[in-house]
Amino acid sequence: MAGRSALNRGAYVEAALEVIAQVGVDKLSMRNVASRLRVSPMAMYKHFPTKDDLLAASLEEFIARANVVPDTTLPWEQWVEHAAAGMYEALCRELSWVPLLGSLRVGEQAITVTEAFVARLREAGFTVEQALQAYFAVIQVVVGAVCLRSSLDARPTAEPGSSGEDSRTAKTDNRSLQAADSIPGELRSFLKRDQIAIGLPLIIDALRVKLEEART
Amino acid sequence: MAGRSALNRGAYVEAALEVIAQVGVDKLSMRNVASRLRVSPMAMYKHFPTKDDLLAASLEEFIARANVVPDTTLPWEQWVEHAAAGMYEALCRELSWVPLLGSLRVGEQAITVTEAFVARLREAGFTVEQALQAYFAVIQVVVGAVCLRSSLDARPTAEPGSSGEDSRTAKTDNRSLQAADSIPGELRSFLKRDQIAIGLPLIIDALRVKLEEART
DNA sequence: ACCTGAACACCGTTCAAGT
DNA sequence: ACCTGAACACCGTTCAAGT
Repeated sequence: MAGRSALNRGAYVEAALEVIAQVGVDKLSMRNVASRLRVSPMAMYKHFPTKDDLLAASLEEFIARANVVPDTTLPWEQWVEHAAAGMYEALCRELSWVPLLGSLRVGEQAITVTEAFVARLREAGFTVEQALQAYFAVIQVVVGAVCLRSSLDARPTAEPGSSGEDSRTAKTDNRSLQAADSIPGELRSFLKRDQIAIGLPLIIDALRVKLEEART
Repeated sequence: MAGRSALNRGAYVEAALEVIAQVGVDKLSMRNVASRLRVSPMAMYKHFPTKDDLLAASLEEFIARANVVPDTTLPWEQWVEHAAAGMYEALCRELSWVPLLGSLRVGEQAITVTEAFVARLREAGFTVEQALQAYFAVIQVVVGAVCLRSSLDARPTAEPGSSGEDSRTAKTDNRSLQAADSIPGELRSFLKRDQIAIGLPLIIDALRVKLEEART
């Protein structure tokens, strides 16, 4: 009874993140977020003029909570590996964010991460140019790794919660890699490797060479 | 009047690719593909039990038509750059494929590309292991590049064609990078660079070093 | 075999109205 | 200021039926 009404942005974002954790970003709807708060779907449109606005705010919070910036004083290679692993794991936990990464607004939290990354690499001796290239190369490899990884495991499929089963998805659950047995064995075992261990080491190797070249 | 009926899979895939070219993968619907062929939406379910099946078949055809494997006898670095550029450009033309790359079945065409890639690198002196790592690293960087690029330009938004304006998307057209002016200038100009030119050179550098190490 | 119509259970969003 | 109900124009998919 104490001040339950007058919901603010934070409450909606919180509810959105809960919905996402349970059913994935792609099945989040204005209606199911609202019903979790026992509120009319229309109530949200005062705070978020569009579903994309709600998603952008939720992504900001998701990035903030993922907490991918290592605060230790590791050597730069390990610092980068650590940060990349953090991003990779966070995105793997919520695969459904990936498609939206490019299409939502670049927010405060994303910029904070960028700046931390660049600062650490500058400290290690890279130029601003090089540090930015390194940062985006790492992001590319992380996003790519998550995209490819997603072909290997189905969605979590937590229990539907309240309303009836979603008849729309029932049929598509055991999709993906149906054609797997026609893939050459070596390719298959490669697909099963931790995807982040494929591209990232190459990026770091190249950066190390660049740094050594600059030192001589 | 000459054999227009008895539509086969190919006709549906063709129509799907036309719809995708006009409005993007994400707005493809069973209904709009069917109506393009002046057929009931239900007619498709005999050939494609699920929308995902239609999309998988269309992606196969898209990959085949993209024709990313260079048949010239370029040095391996340029061969890889050429192939990566082909993938990047094809995906940029149809950004909306990206989210589905991981979630649809791995098909015949995708495997053909993989094999061509591995064969070319083997020829250049890499081991199978290295060639596969190189291939997936390149794919990761390409997919990542496309994902990040998508934050910079809006969808093509071809004219709506037949039925009324889609009121659902009207509001979200000028999304993306709203917060751009709060991003440090250097970061902004970096985002405007050709994304494929960020990660790929680092990957190729690393591969070159690997090859030279093996030669000595 | 291939296609149809009607129906079900969903969407995002608008609009006029309530407190 | 914040919330509501009803409505609009869409979805994917099922089912019973037609030829």
